[in-house]
Amino acid sequence: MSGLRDLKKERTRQALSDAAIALFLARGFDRVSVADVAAAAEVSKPTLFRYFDSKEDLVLHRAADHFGEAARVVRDRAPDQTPISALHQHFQRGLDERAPTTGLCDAPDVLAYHRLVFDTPGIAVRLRELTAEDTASLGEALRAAAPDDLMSRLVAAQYAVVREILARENWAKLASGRTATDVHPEAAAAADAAFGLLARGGAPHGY
Amino acid sequence: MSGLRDLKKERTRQALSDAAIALFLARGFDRVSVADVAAAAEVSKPTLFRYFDSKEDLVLHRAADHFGEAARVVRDRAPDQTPISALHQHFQRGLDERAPTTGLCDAPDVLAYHRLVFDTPGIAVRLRELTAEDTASLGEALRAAAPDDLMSRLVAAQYAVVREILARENWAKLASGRTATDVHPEAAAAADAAFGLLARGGAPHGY
DNA sequence: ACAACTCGGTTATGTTTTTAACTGAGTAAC
DNA sequence: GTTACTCAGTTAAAAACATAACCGAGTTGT
Repeated sequence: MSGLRDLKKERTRQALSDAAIALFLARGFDRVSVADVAAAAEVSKPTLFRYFDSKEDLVLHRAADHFGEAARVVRDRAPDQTPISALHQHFQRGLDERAPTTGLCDAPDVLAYHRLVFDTPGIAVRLRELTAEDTASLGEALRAAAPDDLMSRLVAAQYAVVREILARENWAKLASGRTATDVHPEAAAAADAAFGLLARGGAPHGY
Repeated sequence: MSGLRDLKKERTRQALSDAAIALFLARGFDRVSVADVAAAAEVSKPTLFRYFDSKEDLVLHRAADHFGEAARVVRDRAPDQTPISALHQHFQRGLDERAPTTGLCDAPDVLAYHRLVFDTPGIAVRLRELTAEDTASLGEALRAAAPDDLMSRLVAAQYAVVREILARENWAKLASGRTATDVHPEAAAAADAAFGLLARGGAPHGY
């Protein structure tokens, strides 16, 4: 797995992704051509497209490591743990570690990256596509735990929307100027409430 | 001349040469294999031999930039200047700039490189071969100035031996602990004397 | 004396990359 | 409305590369 070939491939991927994000943040997505990115990463244009299928994917590669994470968490959970509990626990650990996927990371470059992704229509669209695939693969992982196709897809979709709303909530609070450590308690409480709803299904009175 | 291709080629050359010299200085020429050098430069062994014909050439590449320099100096001299005067002037400028080829550079890494070259028989032999080629090309340049084959070869050979003795003299003085600025005056005087002998041919009384 | 190993150097093969040219869509100029 | 330009994405051919295998000479250990 680790020869010179794969080592240099990974370096080229990273160089392209890093150069692209840096340029997009500095000058704006539309004011940077793929030729600029290739030049900054010191590769040719065909090589760029051998690593990434589109200009948008250059940006999403940084987040793509986390795609498939939910499915993996479910598959690798302790035998006596429910899938939802494992996902809940994993999200809480993400909050503690200020993982960017939870929306609770106030590092300036992460916030800038966030804005880049969601303020650029093409990228946001592509992100939703990838998120849909991620949700589908979580659905498969869940089907291994309880072989009910429809229910697996339902739970996967609910997890996806829960995670997205929680992250968006946290990100909005950070965008208003508060710090991650300041927001953390209410983020944890919100996660507990959301995952509790997902697990026990009991919506509060009035719903 | 300057595409991505040549840029990366030059980088690989430099990486190989630098890695080799660093390893040879740290562990000794014989205690480092070409595989070690290739690994340190992050290329494969066949690639190493595509850039350098032998293990010894890895070391001499650093000095190889200066090969052909004498011929170039002669070709590019001012029209009213004799070849020997141009070479003399160039050597004096080298002394002023503490150029490694003059032997008057007391930078520790340069001294260590010097020892590596001359204390390793294989490298020293190869250096003499390359120096011989350098002398031959100087001979051709001289022949353009005064089309006498034998005389051109004679003057080229004399220049080569003059340069070598002057450099060896300077290097020996530095090796005994003195600084380059301390040695510089006598080095300049010695160069004047040597090139004067070469130009006017008048050996002092007693020879 | 023999087997196992190391090292400098080489070769065959498939993969990756550069280069230069191209397509097709959009856009600004006139 | 036509010309000229820019950009994302593609293609073909040649250069460079990694990998794994090999050769021959020299060492070491037994």
